[in-house]
Amino acid sequence: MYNKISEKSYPDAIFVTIYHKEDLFFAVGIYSASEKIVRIFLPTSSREKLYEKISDEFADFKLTDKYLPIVRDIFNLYNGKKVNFNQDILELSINKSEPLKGPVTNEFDLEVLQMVSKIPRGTVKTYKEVAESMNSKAWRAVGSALARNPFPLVIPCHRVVKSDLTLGNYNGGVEMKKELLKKEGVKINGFRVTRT
DNA sequence: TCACTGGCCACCT
DNA sequence: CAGGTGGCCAGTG
Repeated sequence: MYNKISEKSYPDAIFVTIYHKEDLFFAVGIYSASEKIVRIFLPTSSREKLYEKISDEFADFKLTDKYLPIVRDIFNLYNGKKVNFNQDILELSINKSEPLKGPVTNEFDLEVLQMVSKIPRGTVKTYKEVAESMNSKAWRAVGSALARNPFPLVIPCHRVVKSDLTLGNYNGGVEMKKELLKKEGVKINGFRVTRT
């Protein structure tokens, strides 16, 4: 388990839009000061669970429907569809101080997120390959950084697998990781990915 | 400061 | 192939 980022306190309001479809609840958190996404929530099966996750991270937030188009895009991503998602809408800034200005906790995590965001749909990389692409041997730390990914689906951490091509772990559970990869066309037998 | 703790890896049975 | 073990390295408190 990674440290729960509990009761994050931003100096300005966080707006949250929830989208409900096919018995799943999706949400996105937008920072009012920058109008950018600070958090994407993986789907949950109930509204209550989602509220719990949101309030675990944001001491105070306001519900709005303003960002429905964005959450619908995320819903489509979840279903393996091709979506032109503008990465500029992500609040990719570091801030560990109070008050918070961004969701990324350190420089290393940011670099990992940037590398992973380049992995094309329908393909995978290993934790080791991600580390090597940033001239590092810290494969394990890559895993830890992805465990803290504030932007699942948009920054496709589900496309990062272990060196033996078994799936490894995932914040939404390995089953979800497996389904996500299958839906975008990655070949999997059992819990092992096949690459050409 | 320094000992944990991992979305891991390579190498053994 | 499954399971165990020591090693790895950056972040965290």
